[in-house]
Amino acid sequence: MGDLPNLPKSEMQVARIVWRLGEASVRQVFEALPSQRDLDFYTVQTYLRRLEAKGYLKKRRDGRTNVYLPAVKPQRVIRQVVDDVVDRLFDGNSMPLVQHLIDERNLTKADLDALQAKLDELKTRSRKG
Amino acid sequence: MGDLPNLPKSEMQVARIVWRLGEASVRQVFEALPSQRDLDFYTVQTYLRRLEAKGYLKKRRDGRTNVYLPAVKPQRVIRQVVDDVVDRLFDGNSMPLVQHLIDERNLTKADLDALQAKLDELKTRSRKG
DNA sequence: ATTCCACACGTTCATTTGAACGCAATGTAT
DNA sequence: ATACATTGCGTTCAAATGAACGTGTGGAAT
Repeated sequence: MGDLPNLPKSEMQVARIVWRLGEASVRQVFEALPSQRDLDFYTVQTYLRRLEAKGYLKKRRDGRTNVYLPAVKPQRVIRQVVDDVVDRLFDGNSMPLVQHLIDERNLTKADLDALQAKLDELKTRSRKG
Repeated sequence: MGDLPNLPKSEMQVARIVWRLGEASVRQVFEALPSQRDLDFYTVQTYLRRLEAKGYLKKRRDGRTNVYLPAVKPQRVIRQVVDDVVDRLFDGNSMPLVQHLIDERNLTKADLDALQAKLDELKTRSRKG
């Protein structure tokens, strides 16, 4: 249950690449950076090291290179970040955030349909459960 | 449309109190702090000063004390923070966040109903629009 | 008028974050 | 075997953040 250390913006960006790739060396992460985001190789290295120190990533040795892989499930991190924002913005209530998302982002028709489907599903489940 | 400066966690907590109160002196904010959160009076003072410097709050003089009040609408800040988290977590797609909220937070029946109502409303509107 | 308190303002200070180096060690190509 | 290129690891550095202090001043109570 121990809360994870802070996961700042820049480091998370790097962490997400590892999540996506499953596992990756510094270079692989470096090369997988979105083109807009141009960080020095050294910097990527530093962030990965920090992520390991904080317990977000594990390190494996492959020859002389380190291969980083997730140490915690993305789900957990997402949850934490969302918790945090919900706390900060809405005193811990999720609903206002949902409302905001639906009101202020213009979701596509497809999105709304998906949402409807999910609602139907939940309704069914609660009727049964 | 200029982006607002960073609004860190601790400072936002203080800013929200001002939003809620409409306007407030340092002491009022200090006293309105949730009991869990115990900051020094000085610290509150510092945060308010920074918030003013960043353009989130305005300052008015009332006798010898400063009274702080919002300089930007909370809506704007909320939007910015949510944008940020959506970018960081889901590459800018709101839907996954909505999904997460519905799946992982257990919303109450009432919440779901409210959601359904909103969906219905949107559906109607899009049919007309 | 004097004392005292509260406040503004300027300052400080440690930690974290964002970003990058340098060098020694290790591999790879020749 | 030698040279070259890549890494790991330790370090650095500035800016941002979290938190608090000290002094001077201006009002309020005596």
